[in-house]
Amino acid sequence: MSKYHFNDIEKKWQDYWTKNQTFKASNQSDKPKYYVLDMFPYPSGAGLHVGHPLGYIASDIYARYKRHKGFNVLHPQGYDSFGLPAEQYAIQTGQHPAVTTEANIKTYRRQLDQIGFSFDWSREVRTSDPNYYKWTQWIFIQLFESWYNNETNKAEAIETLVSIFSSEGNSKVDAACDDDVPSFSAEDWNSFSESKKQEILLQYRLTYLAETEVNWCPALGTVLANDEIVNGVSERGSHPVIRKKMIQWSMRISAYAERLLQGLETIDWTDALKESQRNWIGKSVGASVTFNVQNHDATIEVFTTRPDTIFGVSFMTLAPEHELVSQITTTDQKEQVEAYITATAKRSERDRMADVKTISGAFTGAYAEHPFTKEPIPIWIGDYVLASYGTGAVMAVPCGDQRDYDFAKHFNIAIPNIFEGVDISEEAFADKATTKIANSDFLDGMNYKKATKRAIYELDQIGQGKGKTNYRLRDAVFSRQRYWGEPFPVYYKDGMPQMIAKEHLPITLPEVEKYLPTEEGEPPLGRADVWAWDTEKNNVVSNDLVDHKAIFPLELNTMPGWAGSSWYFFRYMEEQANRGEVFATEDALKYWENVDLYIGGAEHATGHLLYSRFWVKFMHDRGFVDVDEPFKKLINQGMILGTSAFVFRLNYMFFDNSEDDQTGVQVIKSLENVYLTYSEELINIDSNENSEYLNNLKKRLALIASVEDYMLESLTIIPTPIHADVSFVNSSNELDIEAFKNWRPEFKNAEFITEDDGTFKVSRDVEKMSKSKYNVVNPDDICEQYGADSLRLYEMFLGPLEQYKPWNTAGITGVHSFLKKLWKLYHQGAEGSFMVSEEAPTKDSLKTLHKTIKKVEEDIENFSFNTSVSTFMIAVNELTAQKCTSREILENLIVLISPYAPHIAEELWKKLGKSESISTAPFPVFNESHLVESSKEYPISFNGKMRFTLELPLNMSKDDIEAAVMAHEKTAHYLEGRTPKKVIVVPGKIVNIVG
RNA sequence: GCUCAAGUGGCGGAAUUGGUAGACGCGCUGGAUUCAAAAUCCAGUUCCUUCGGGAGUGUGGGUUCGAUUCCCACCUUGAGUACCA
Repeated sequence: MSKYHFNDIEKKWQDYWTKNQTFKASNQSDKPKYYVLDMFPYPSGAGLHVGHPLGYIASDIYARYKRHKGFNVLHPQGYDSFGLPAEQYAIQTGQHPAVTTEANIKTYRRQLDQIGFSFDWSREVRTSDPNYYKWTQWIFIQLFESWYNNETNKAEAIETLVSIFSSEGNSKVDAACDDDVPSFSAEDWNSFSESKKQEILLQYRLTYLAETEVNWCPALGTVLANDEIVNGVSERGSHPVIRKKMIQWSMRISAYAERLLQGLETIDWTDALKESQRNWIGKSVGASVTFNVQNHDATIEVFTTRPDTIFGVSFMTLAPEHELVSQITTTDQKEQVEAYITATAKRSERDRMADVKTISGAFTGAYAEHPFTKEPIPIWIGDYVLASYGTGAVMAVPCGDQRDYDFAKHFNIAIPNIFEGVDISEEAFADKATTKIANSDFLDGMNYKKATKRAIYELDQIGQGKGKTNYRLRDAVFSRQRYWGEPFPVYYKDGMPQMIAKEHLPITLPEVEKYLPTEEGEPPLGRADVWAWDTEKNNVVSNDLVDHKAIFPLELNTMPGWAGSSWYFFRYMEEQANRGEVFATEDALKYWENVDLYIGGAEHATGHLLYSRFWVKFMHDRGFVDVDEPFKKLINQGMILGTSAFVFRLNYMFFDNSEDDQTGVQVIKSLENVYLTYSEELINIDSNENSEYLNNLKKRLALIASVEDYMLESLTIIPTPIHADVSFVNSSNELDIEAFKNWRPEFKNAEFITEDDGTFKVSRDVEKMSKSKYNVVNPDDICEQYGADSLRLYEMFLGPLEQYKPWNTAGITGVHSFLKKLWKLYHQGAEGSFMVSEEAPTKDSLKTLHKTIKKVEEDIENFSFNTSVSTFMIAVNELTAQKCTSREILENLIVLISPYAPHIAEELWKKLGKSESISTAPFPVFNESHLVESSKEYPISFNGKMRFTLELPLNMSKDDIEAAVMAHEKTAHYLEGRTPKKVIVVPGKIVNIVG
């Protein structure tokens, strides 16, 4: 074989890897461990496009590199196979999601295999596999059986809480729990009925049932996310949406807010990502202050980050939804307040957010009392205060907060100044670092820090406030009204949830005849006939039996998508054979610890990556795992974008005055079958301007379409871009007109106004790769045409891993011809036969090799895979020019390249006479001495104007170089008696002399 | 608005702590080879130029002998977030 037949080579080695289980990881090894993980894919029906494997290629390079470096590498892959698209497809077609998911996984696997990844498939996981979700259900039960002890700062078994309650009640318990837990003594507890006890415990459990508000769309019979609502109606079908309260499972992630924040310090993630998690957690330190309402029993609790400004309070604002509003509003103000509440309720959340500028509110007529001065403070309501954050009420300090300031100005409320020497006539003064408090009784003259401390102390003294830390992070709703997700291991007895014992898991999804919600608005599982729990036989039985005494209804909701993905990285640690009785054995968990390198998209910054950290911390607390962070290092790969092609359909508009000369009627028409070749003029077309382009266009239009003269006169041309499939377009942006015509029936009789030479140009734009934009490039085609190694190299070569970059298939010829050159380098014998020599390598070749080792090693460690591809190209060009055939060089070189282009590397490795797979070969060791010569040339420049080159021995000290520079003949000549002010010497770089 | 990231040829992008800006690849131009094409190889390719040079890393300043790199202000783009008290 003298030519590079990539298809044969790739097939051969992929088969070899599968047959020999080359990448199967072992849980027993003397080598250090390294765990490289990709975010597992959702197997969608569309299959992979060239953008998907980007991160997998990067992690594969790193995994292969680590193997060369002597690590025992775990590099698994699996599928996040529960999800909405399969369910929606099932609703449309009636096909069971399990069937479509299985088919999609097959496609994914075939596509992934073809790219030559070194995945250990023996450890594959699928979240929709009952043997997997058994453990998702088990973790849910563990969360249910746990509470969060703020004193020990960890989750503990619920039994410990029960024993505290029965011995001393709940007054001393510092737990993360619901706000409205009543206090009780030990006697109270022991006298409570079982169901009362369960009710109370539910308020402490880490997963609990609670009434949550959701966006309910009655017409669709489903709950919608905020993004799915546009202008108060559903995005799909424009049906009305209402706020509805539903009993749903929630996860008490808020208990972990502080630890999730602290944990960020211990992991190697990008600052941007950590920052967005910090924002999401949203910690703010301040105080809660209680205001008494005058002539009323009620008190209003507020949270403030500026207790030091307490004497600047001139009014309070409640959210319109605040529960006290109806109680405290006076009869006089009632009408106005109610009108305001109705008006805000009508506005969708989007509307409310969209116009921040408009200030609105209403006075309730009630007054609160200042905790220190006892002065009356008017209580207002305003929609700038959000019911969902803090307590839904604020103490307004207009001189220190711009929103309060604007509100006060608008409604003519006093703005007392409590800052020393600050002008607040134009705007609020929010800078807490630079001023002192004034007009504030005991706080006068203090800075922010001191005043805050003192204010909290004084508030505590009078029992009207204390220091408090507030988090934005809310508990996560864990119920979904869907079919294709994990069922809960929960049944209901007397309205209280009961967990099904571990031995009886998994509770598998029941069959339903339709995947839609029921007519009564129950989730799809409400359609199942066999969906009740028999507590005696411990199995799932028919619903009809529910009235029997030991048979109870099962939970109808399913778990959200993030349930299964919050712990899957532990599952890979265990080999398939040992997964029966445990989610992973203790030994496996101890050995692999956590993920050393995790690669995936940035869109999971605050979802998956926060929830997994939460579950891992919980599992750590309860002793199920040792580690308390899942991912040590994380890299977000950027997206590969598609280059869409647009043809311009001609729409036009004219005044139809054919019947009545007096009043023209404006008519917009689309000439569906007329398309215009793209040009600058077309985009910037101005139909009022009498341009040559326009006239020409009108003329040509008249030839092919039925455009009357009167139309031409007032014609306004509106070019409308529509997507054309990118496969119809060549690299010069010319459309294959015939292919386009045959694409879809409506284009069959299309007319084209072409360039003069008969070509038809499209315009191009970079967009997300997507089926609907017809800009998808399939990796199968690339592999067939150029090979998987070319695809791998090219994806890396495109640019930095973390960056968004457009795909352009034309550019792949660069890396492809590099591979051909590489092949040739090993085939310099007669007629291109394979050849290596046992001769000692030349100095130049050694230099090339070691330069490459150094660069590639650095690049991989820094994840700059793009530049190492360039380095390989340079190396191969240099070695080819040197006619290098030395075995020593060629053996080392191919090991360097093998993480990037594994197939060709295996083939050449075999030709070099090796029997073992190249993946076990040690990474070449860099030796600096090959880079160094006996002397080196240093360029010298004077003020950047003149440059000389000076040849100097190596390893000279800075002073020696400086002396040599001064002694240099040309330098001396240039300086001619002038004394240099400064000589700047940078060994190996440039020497500057300032004369 | 806030937070973060980024602005370099026709294009994707290099330039490790400030030290010859434009590596490498695509594209383009010319040449070799070929009946021809593909493939391959060689040379050139930031811009302007009166061929001496001159300008140049979003814009305007600053620090420095020297700035793509550091500092200040501004502009643009992308991402996240959204009245967070």
